[in-house]
Amino acid sequence: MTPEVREKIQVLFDLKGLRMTRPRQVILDAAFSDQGAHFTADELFEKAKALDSKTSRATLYRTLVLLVDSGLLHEIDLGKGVTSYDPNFIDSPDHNHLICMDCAEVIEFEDQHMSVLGDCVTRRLGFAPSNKTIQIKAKCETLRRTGSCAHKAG
Amino acid sequence: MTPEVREKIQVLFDLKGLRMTRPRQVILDAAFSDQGAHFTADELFEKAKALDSKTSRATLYRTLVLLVDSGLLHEIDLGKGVTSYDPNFIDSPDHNHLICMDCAEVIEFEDQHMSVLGDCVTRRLGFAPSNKTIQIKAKCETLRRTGSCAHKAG
DNA sequence: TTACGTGCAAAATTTTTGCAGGGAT
DNA sequence: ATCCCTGCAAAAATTTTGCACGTAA
Repeated sequence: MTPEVREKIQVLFDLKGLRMTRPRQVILDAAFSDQGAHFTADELFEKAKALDSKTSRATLYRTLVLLVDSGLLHEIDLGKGVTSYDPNFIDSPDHNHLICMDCAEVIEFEDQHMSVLGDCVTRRLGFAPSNKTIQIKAKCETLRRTGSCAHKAG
Repeated sequence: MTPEVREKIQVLFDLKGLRMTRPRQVILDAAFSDQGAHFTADELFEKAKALDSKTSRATLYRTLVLLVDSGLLHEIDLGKGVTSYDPNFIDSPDHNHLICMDCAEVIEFEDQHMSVLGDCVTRRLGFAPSNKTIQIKAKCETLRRTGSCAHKAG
């Protein structure tokens, strides 16, 4: 966990008068550990259990809501009905996602032109570009070459 | 339903040897009726029930999978854990989405510059831009002005 | 001390599936 | 006649919640 993240969390907890408990600490450690960016609720649960086997799903989901609502975590859609979470916005607020339509491989990228143009479009349509995120779904190389990705049967 | 959509469906059914049954017909009519673009599984279920009260969720979900897999319907993420479907890709294959991070208002738009630049980025990162879709999440005007959207309590 | 937070377990949601019967080709 | 499709109902998967107890500030 970077100092930047640590501070954001501190600010949030101070602001809302939240208590820093062990269950929350464990979940935060799991969510913002630097290994592996995106995760699903269940993946985070596994990570957290590795840190403390007593981790409960109820608390995890409640913490997840807390973090998403306050902007420390972003929900991203990897397709296929999976809700994933992205803990990487604090360090890289301007990053976007390229997601394979088939195998859900995710690549994060930053692109100034894309960001600027996205801002223009967003503004033109009456939206505020703050916290704007851009997702592009396309076909990964494997899909393009072989016609299907690893996890797909046919 | 436009003739274009009708033909795409025909081709799909011919290609895969699918049978055009009444339950499927009803679901297709509901999905590709021109009123109201995006829908969730449940909203589609209501629409279909209005056409034929005997519509079953099982068949609806099975048909949904069919249509998504074959590209006639696209999944889009409106945030907040809702999976929505977009039937508008056949008529406007190059349209993108601007989605409010808070109230999930959706605006479809086309923008050549965005599309071209998106293609470049996609290609640069080793993806194939075919069927690429761009989603931008930002804050709608209500959210920006009042600090919260209609459906949000606080 | 005293709200706030936690965990269990039950409930609620949403989606998938086995199976026997029905229908399209 | 064959094999795909359907509907029911049960199961699965995911997320939320009531309640009594625990605990950080």
